[in-house]
Amino acid sequence: MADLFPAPRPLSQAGPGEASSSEALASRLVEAGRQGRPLRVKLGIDPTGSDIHLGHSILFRKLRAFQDAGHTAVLIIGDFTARIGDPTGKSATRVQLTAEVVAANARTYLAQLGQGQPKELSLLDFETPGRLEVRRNSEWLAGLDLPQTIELLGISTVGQMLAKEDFANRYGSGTPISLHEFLYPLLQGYDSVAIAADLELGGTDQKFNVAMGRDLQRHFGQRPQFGMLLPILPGLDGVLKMSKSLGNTVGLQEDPLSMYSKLEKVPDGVVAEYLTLLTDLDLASLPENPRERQRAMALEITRQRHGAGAALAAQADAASLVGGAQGAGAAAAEVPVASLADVNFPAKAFYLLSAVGICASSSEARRQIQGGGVKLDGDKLADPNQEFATAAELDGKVLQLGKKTFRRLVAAAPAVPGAPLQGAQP
RNA sequence: GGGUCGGUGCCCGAGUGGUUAAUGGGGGCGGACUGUAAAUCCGCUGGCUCUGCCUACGUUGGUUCAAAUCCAACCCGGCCCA
Repeated sequence: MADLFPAPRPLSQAGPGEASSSEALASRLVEAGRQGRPLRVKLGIDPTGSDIHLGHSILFRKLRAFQDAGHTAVLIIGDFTARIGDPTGKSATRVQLTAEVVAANARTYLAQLGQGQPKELSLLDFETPGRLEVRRNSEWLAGLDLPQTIELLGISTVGQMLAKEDFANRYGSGTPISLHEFLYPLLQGYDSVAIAADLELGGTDQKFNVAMGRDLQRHFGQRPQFGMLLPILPGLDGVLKMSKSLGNTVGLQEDPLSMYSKLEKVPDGVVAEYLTLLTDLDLASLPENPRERQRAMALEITRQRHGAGAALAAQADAASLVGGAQGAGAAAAEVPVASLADVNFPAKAFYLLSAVGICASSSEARRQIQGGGVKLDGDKLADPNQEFATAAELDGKVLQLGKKTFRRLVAAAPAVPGAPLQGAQP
């Protein structure tokens, strides 16, 4: 049982309501075992974006551990709450999403978690009967009427809401807070009531929300859930938390090369955290050299998602990409093709770059050429006004921007129009 | 509803009548360098087949030879009062 909780952060002094402690959790586990009743472990996720990233996977790994121990994971797709937006960690009101967008996101989430795959390969166990319930909170939230909503609102106070750090900061700094944002903690707390949760998993930033769930359960005559708050994964920058909106994420569904090369360059300071939170590797058994540690970490995490073969291939590709940047080597076949069909000749160099889509605008192209960042078949282009008379003289040549961006020019229309580059921006 | 302050480029934030797409920071892109696509240093950062021409400082009008800068109305937000 100890293995289940390598780093539990039990809810303590959680504002309103009593605290839960790890002893109390342990006793409830024992009690559940005696009764032969699995615990209902809640994890809520709002389908606000289309990607699940490594930061989320800490929670899912823990949820999976509960499944493997015989408990019931209750995964709540916050299709209703997503439309409000969790104010946690936000400095501004979220844009409200439409029902269609939320529904589409929800579908991709389940696929990313491994729905339909054997449990050995998936993040959650979708196979074993009784180990997983997937619920959408619109089931019970969409039908709330005004009297019920008012009852919910009566359970908390403005003071309690403003005690929440994010609200306090925004209120203090004069950033607007819409009233509906106060509803978010209450609604997601009501989820705990609706599914009769014994335990809720969340990041440490979810303390307020988890505590709110306890209050609501008590109000509705249920035994309050325990909160297990797990560490927040730092993002690729090594400072801020991993978050889609900060652009410092690694998505679970990213291709092996992209995943490996992002992980390989995280700051040394967070490598140990990644190893601890995302892998089962033993820190002591790893090499001392920080560079090798990074590589081992990147390899292992890539392996978890894509298998050992793909991970090793990604490692090799990453090395060759950095090393021989000429494109003539290993990655030559992967260079995206750009058609010259829509380019009007004669074409000046800066116009060519924008017409082919390698630069966002012709002005940017001009600057890049002047900055010395553009090469044609390995030769640096010096003059943005250099003119090319016909498509034929460019056919088959490779245009390069910086170290990472390549386009093979083709006179005829290509079969695949400009696929995004490896390492391109999200 | 009243009073008051404010809305500037991807983001934050200077600028309060006049050479110039508009200080600075962040982010991004490029260059050099390196154990890494890290760190550091340097350059660039509105658009246009561009030696010039467009479009820009919440919106729409107005004053002026000239406005992001002055005036009016409107929209949006903060604070105080109700």
